[in-house]
Amino acid sequence: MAYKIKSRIWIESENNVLLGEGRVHLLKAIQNTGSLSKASKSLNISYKKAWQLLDSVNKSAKKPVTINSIGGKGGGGAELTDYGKSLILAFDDINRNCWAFLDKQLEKIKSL
Amino acid sequence: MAYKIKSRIWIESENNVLLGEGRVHLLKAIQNTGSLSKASKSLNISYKKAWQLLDSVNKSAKKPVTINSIGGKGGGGAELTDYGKSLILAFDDINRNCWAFLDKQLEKIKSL
DNA sequence: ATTCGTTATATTTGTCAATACATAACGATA
DNA sequence: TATCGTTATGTATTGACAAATATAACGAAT
Repeated sequence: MAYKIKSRIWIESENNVLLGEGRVHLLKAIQNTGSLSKASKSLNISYKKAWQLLDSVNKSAKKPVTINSIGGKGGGGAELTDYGKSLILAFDDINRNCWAFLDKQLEKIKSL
Repeated sequence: MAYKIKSRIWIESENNVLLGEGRVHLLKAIQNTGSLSKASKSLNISYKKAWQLLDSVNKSAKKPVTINSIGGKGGGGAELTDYGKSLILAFDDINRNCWAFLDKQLEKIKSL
């Protein structure tokens, strides 16, 4: 059976993690559901973990990635900013390209 | 301050990790010291952890990566096989290329 | 046979992180 | 003002992983 090359990439800001695969999943789930609590349920993670992740993202980013509102109609909610959407697009693009790149590198260990 | 892209790559065999950065460090230390126990000391990890890592490497690889000897002159020792050396070279090469690749991708988030 | 430094392994202990649980704060609406 | 489903936190418990400790097995050399 052949060896495989796996990878993980992430974006850091001042030595803090800004975006990784898990955080991107969370942001996409927020985009789909309109709230952090619904997003956490859809990802099968605790609300607290989701909140900590999102808090970390917003604290690491140069500009807000989500707008969170407490109380009011529906109890509140969370939605992505345009900046947040562009971050996700950039991450996904780089990640896909990285996979393609490593796929080519696979040649180098095919004979091993 | 600008965002940074970080990455980690590893080689898998049958869903088991074969080589990552830590394992490569260990193999290089074995190459330099001639024994697993000396290698573990030079990396400041316990002998047990080093042994578990090396055991996992040898069990995941298609061919032996090290030759370990017990007892005898000097008490024994461990040394890399030619196969192990070529694995290290391939990993380092791919890893370096991946860094260079991601450095180019950095353009895409420069404006964010 | 004894010694030696190593590889090899089991067992216990400690540490850290994830999880679960609980609760406060909020503000539009009725 | 009472209600509602959120966001926002604190606290306690659990569980997985790391570390420490201990010891067996080995075989060349003396």
